[in-house]
Amino acid sequence: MDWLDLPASRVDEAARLLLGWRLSANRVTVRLTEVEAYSGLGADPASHAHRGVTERNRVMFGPAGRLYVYQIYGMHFCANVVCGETGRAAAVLLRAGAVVDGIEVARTRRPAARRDTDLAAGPAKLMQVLDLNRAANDTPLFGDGPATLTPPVEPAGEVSAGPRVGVTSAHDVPWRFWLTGDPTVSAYRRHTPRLR
DNA sequence: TACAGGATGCTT
DNA sequence: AGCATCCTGTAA
Repeated sequence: MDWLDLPASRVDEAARLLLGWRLSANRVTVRLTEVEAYSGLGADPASHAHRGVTERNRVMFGPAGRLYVYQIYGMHFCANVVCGETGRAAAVLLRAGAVVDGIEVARTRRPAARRDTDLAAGPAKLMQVLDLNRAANDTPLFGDGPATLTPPVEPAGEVSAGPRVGVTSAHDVPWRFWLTGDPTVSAYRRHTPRLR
């Protein structure tokens, strides 16, 4: 089953399936290596959508296959792939990727990156590398939007799971997924953490 | 390698 | 006030 067809109640499975997909924008392509699932509704207080529709999060309630972009700490942007049926909030935060095309352009956009594996090793870094910002909010990933999502070229490999980053609540829910051992994933996430 | 602190603006 | 972050400096 394709992640596009999964209901919001299975956004964690959609997140898993998104690993290995390729996101292209502005002449750079990234292979997704780390993602996090977020759902709306009372079960997930860590989600932007858990208190219902607001001006910021309304895209999360829309149709699957579009981008939900938000600004964080006043200067960074992060992107989610909207999942689930229309009317139910679900999205997958794109936390990290490996630059597989346009690496020269990517380096000029992220001069602070010491190694190529650092270029998109973080949700806001990934956006910088792809040169995407709030203008990409609510745009389609399969069509005429600024960013395009394409299926994996090779099998995704082994997947690890653990608690989400930076969320103080729901720390017991292992809704972060990453490609096991991938160098673009931070060291402390490389091995399956114990779920305390 | 690890941690502390600053930059900066929108959301609640 | 707090935030689904990143970068730089300092210390070990």
